[in-house]
Amino acid sequence: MAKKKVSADAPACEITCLHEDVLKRVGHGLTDPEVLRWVAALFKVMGDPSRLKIVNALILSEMCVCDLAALLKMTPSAVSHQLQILRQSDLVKWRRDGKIIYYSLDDEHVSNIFYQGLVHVNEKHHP
Amino acid sequence: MAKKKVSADAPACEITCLHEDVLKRVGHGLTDPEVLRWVAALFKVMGDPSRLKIVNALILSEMCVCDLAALLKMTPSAVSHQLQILRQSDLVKWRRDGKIIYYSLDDEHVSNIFYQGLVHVNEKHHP
DNA sequence: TGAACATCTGAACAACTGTTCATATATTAG
DNA sequence: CTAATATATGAACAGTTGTTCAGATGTTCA
Repeated sequence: MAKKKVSADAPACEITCLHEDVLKRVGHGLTDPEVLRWVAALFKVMGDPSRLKIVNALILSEMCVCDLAALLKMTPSAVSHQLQILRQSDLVKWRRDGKIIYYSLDDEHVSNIFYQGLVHVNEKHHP
Repeated sequence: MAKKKVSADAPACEITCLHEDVLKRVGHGLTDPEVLRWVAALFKVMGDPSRLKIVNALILSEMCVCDLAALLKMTPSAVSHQLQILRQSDLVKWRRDGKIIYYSLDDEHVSNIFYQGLVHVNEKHHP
């Protein structure tokens, strides 16, 4: 994302093909813009292959940074950076046991969303 | 995403805190990497606020580019660019009626995923 | 045909992203 | 205390992203 603002608060352009009835009806059913930004942020976090690999692994078991790094063939630093993003989005939680920090999924919504995406892809890319 | 390759195909570093048993078990349960990339791509497409607004609108009704542009306060060009991405990902389908092209969601998985995300956010950001 | 409209497309640009590297912090063992 | 290990963090860089602008298609109608 780059520039975001249109010149003003007016409609984006002079459009003539509007279906006024549809706009009226749909306009009231739209999700609150701020909530929608949160949802988009959630999908964005899950939209990176490295992070989704981490989510995939944590669905199966809690794991420490080193385990994830070895399993996913990433550097511990890269894993840690991505875990920070997952942490900030409340997708994962963690517990400390001595030197080792164990990460796990924060709730079952995350795995639900993951599996919904999986189902979609499987049905789209299979005969 | 930028650089992606580690120096070689070897493990990313010499890690000593591995939980071998966990890695063995989890390693076999991981989703196929290529499938996982598709899933990540799906979430990535839904992870942009503008595109998610479009999805949100199309859940409620099929619409033409001009309607979307007016409803979402975007330029028709920007809408068209995003619709192309949604089209390439098979999230939307379209039909032509004269000059006007009507877009709609391609299947119910998309709205399922959208609502799952919505539920997650509502439960996370509410008392 | 030619004007008007709806949509698409390519180039360009600033903002953003994920990784690497070097370094810092935290915890334990000796 | 120090050494060793596990994780976190900041800067830097190349690759990517979404928007805008200008112009190109495609469709209808007089």
